[in-house]
Amino acid sequence: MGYGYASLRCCMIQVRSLCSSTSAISRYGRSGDIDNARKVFDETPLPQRTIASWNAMVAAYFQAHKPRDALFLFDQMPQRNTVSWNGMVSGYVKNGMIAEARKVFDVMPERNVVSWTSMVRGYVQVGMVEEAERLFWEMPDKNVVSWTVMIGGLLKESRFEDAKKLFDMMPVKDVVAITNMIGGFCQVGRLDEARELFDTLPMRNVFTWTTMISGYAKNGRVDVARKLFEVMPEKNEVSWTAMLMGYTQCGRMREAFELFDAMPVKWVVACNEMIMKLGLDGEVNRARMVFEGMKEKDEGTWNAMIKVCERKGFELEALDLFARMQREGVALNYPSLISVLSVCASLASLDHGRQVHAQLVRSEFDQDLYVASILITMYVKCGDLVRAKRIFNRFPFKDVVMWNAMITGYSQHGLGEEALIVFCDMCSSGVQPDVVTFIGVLSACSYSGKVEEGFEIFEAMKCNYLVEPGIEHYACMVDLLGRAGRVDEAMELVEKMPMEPDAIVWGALLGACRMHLKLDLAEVAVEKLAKLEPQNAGPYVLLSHMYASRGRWKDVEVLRKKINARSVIKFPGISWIEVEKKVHMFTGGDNKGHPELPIIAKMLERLGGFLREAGYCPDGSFVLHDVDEEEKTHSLGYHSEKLAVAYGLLKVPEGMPIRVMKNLRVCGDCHSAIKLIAKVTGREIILRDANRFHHFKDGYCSCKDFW
DNA sequence: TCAACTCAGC
Repeated sequence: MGYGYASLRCCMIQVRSLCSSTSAISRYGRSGDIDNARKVFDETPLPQRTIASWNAMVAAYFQAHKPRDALFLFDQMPQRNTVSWNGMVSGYVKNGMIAEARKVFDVMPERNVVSWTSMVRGYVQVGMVEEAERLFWEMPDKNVVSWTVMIGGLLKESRFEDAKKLFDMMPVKDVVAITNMIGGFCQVGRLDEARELFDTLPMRNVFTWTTMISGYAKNGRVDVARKLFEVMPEKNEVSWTAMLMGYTQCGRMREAFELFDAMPVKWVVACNEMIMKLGLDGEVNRARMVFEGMKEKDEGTWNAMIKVCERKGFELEALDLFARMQREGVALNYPSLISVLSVCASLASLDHGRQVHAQLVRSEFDQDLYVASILITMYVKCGDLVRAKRIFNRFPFKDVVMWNAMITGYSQHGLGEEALIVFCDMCSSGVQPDVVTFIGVLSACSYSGKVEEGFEIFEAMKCNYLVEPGIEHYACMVDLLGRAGRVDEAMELVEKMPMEPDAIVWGALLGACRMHLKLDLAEVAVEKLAKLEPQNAGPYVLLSHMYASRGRWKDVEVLRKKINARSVIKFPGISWIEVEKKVHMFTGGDNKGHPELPIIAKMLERLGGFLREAGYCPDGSFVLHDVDEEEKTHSLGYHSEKLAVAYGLLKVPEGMPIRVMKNLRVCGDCHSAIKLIAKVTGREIILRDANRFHHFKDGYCSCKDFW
């Protein structure tokens, strides 16, 4: 009677294998292992291949972001049920394909509450919350999940009051719905109401605790968050990370690091946050240790480390990391590209920059307006205006950022005329100039000596363009007048400007004083600068040069004592040049570090001979009693920019411009020398200093000796 | 065992 033991056992095995086959497909699918999911599916004997197996396999394709394969399989299914149709809707939603999801939703034979909720969720996800609402009110049956999804959508759009209304209307509220609302209260800083909900919950899960903790942390109440964190019954990676971010975001790095140390597993999000915050906090080595210690890195990990290196002056490391990231198979991504382009720009590494540009083209990132603007700036900073303009021209519709990139670029290269033409084009294209535009335009006028045009534009800023001049614009105007030799008028402008002049304004005035040897005003400016930037030796150095050139050695001596007494920071001068994708750095002095120094020295000697023949006489004021930006300097012949130029003459092929970068402003003597070097060698030399570009050719410089 | 919801970062 009934089933014998053997047949019962057989049936159980069958059930188990049936279950395990579908669940195995689902498990593999959830972890993104599409190959194994398919393998199990294919190996499942036909009689055991139920609708559920097919559904699981379709879901696996969607999870792996292969919607076309999912559809192909769906079309092949021998039978479909509501779960199958719902799987298509939610699968498309997961892949951001809202239109396709809606098409399936509209044609499916039968809809249940899951179908409707999936669709509402889809609209919420793509930000079409009003469409979501329409559907939500249309749906015949709502359950607690539907309500929760809709409330989540409203909260996502910061429609707190509407969300609250809906929450109050909800017939049944479970722990998920309430946790959702707790998050909403936290979002708008209503912590007491959030806490009230939290306290009244009879059952809480880890999500609820974490929501509350994160709410306190984000609203500046880290210590309360920590108290909850200590007593919560169970913690997961999100709880740990939320607590950690509470500390990092209010700058309590010591506690953050202690918590990080105590974490049972160093989860990737927490590591990424530590790398970024430690690094930007100046602890690049510790950040690097966290980075190297990670077993699994994601995109964010690489981006964090690359950005830290970029921001903290480890440019070469940033380039190495970027290359390593790609070797390890991580796809190119937006943030890392932005960082690495900034690195290329600040290093003026044209070779690397062009390589990244090529990658951008292959990955079509170069179509992005913002990326293209950064590319333009990169080429500008690398001294390649032709390529910058080529990219600029490719975009028929430009935004203000792109216009600004080109205007600023021309301006920094001393091409005032071109900058103004681009500015006119911008205005006639209908794009409204902004604060940045006018900094570029006014400094273009300044660099090219267009005083009247500069004044006109400055006046038009307020009246015609409705951009209120800021302190940067006043600094440009002081510079404009100063360069043109109208130093007294520049001083008047400083005195009557509507805001307190800052170091940049006084610096502009000081530059003008140096250029036109206005010692009295220079002394005033230096005094102001000493108050505003007591650590900066630059103004003193400049003033001492001025005294020296007038032969006022006593004043030079007094200044030297002042500097020594104040322990001001003197930045060492560094110049560099890129040869065959390698950046060669030179400091002033004898550069024992560079392996090719002997041939560089020989080249300098030869140049010295040529220059003397051409009538060059070293300008003593730049070296005698030099207080000096380049302390290690033995003689003018060994200033860092000359070393780099000499190296360029040796290594850069004939016919190619020699591009040299310097971290400080170019020394006056070097400037005269390089003009002659360009003449006697027939080479084009492009020097980027801290402020601008100098294009040397045939004995002239594009800055017309004003810089 | 297949379909919808709440917590951390970029």
